[in-house]
Amino acid sequence: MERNLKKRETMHRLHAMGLEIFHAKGYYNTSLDDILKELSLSKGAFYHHFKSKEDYFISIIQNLIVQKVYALLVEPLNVNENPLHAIVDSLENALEPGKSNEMAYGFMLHDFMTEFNKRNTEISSYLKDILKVWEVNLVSVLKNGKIDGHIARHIDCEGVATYIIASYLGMRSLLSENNGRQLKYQYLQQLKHYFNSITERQVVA
Amino acid sequence: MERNLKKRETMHRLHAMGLEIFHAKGYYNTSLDDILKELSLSKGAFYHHFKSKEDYFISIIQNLIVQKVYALLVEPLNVNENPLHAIVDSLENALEPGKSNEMAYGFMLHDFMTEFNKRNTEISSYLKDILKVWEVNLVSVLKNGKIDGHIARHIDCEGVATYIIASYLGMRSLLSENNGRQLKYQYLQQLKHYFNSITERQVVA
DNA sequence: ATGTTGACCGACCATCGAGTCGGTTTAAGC
DNA sequence: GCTTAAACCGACTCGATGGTCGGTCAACAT
Repeated sequence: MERNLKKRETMHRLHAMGLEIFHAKGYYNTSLDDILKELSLSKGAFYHHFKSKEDYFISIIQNLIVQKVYALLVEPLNVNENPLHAIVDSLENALEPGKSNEMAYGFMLHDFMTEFNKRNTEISSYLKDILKVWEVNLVSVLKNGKIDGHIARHIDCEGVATYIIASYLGMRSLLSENNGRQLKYQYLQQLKHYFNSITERQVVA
Repeated sequence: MERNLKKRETMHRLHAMGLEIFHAKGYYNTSLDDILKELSLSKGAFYHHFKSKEDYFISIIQNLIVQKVYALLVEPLNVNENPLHAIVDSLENALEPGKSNEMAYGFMLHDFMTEFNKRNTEISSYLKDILKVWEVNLVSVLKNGKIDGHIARHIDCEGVATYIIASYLGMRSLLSENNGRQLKYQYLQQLKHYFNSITERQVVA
């Protein structure tokens, strides 16, 4: 049984280190040797576990990235009764730098999406699927929010979800190259203005 | 004098074709031979005009990308007296597919920024500078809009500019892989909601 | 006309990185 | 103990690609 343990251990190390370095330097800018050197592993070991660099990355997506997106962006959507508050809270948290295992700005889906866009359609589609999950969940809580009277009735929930996603993705682009603190604050501030504009007005009799 | 003409002609062809192919396939995913074959030019010709691939791309940035950003995003900011309307119009136009010389979704600054981020700091900084110019101009017209009574006084213009840029950049990520028509409409719709929330309310006496 | 130089050619070089493969070590089954 | 095969090693192949260099040709100056 120790054999099985060894395998899991090695694959886990490969996954974790791969995600870290790929995210830090970009997939195409990282050679397998870069990662292997860091782990003191050989080419042979690598190709024993994965059939290619691409297969390896897909494995990372399915084992780590999916989890992170769920944990950071999907599950928190249901912790607050008001969906707009839940969304603000989840984004605020997701934009927090240096969360879980020192990965700056926690969530790297967008970086990879842009890197693979037009270069590797298979990986792109995996990443798009993850984004889609987020979108679907956003739309769902927004619609509930409409029913519960938190969001104005004439609002297009799909449009709102799109807009939230767009601004969040773009924000991450800006964050990766600037003073994050202030940008994050500005972003959340404006997001609240926006949310204010789609909130159901209280008819103060 | 014909010699000079020939040179300008060749460099212009290299610039235009380079931008087109780099944008379509990505800088790192495009080899010089890809471009040279398309133009029936030789390696020798290329290195006669440019000292490296990187130098070549910087030249493209300075000659073409800067122009496009100005034309699409900066100059249109002053055509409408109300800055919020001017911004909506400019973004609507910039997101129009297939404008000027068949370049889908006109504006590619963001694609390049993400590609070079963490890989080539020199090129990144050139691209960031261009974005900065846009930002500065946005802030400027927003502040004028505040003076002219189009925007509520308590609004943070820098924050608004950041938010606009973020949502626009993110939008382009989404557009590059989906049904653009509907997304664009949704985006502009929500942008208007947002703008509505930062507009100076008329005190209807 | 003649020498010079700019524009261009294309074979060649050097490097890098993904993937291969025969070999070695060691846990597990009998 | 002995065999088997999983886990791993690392030298090697091989294609891709950025960049070099000696040479050709035609425009321009004198």
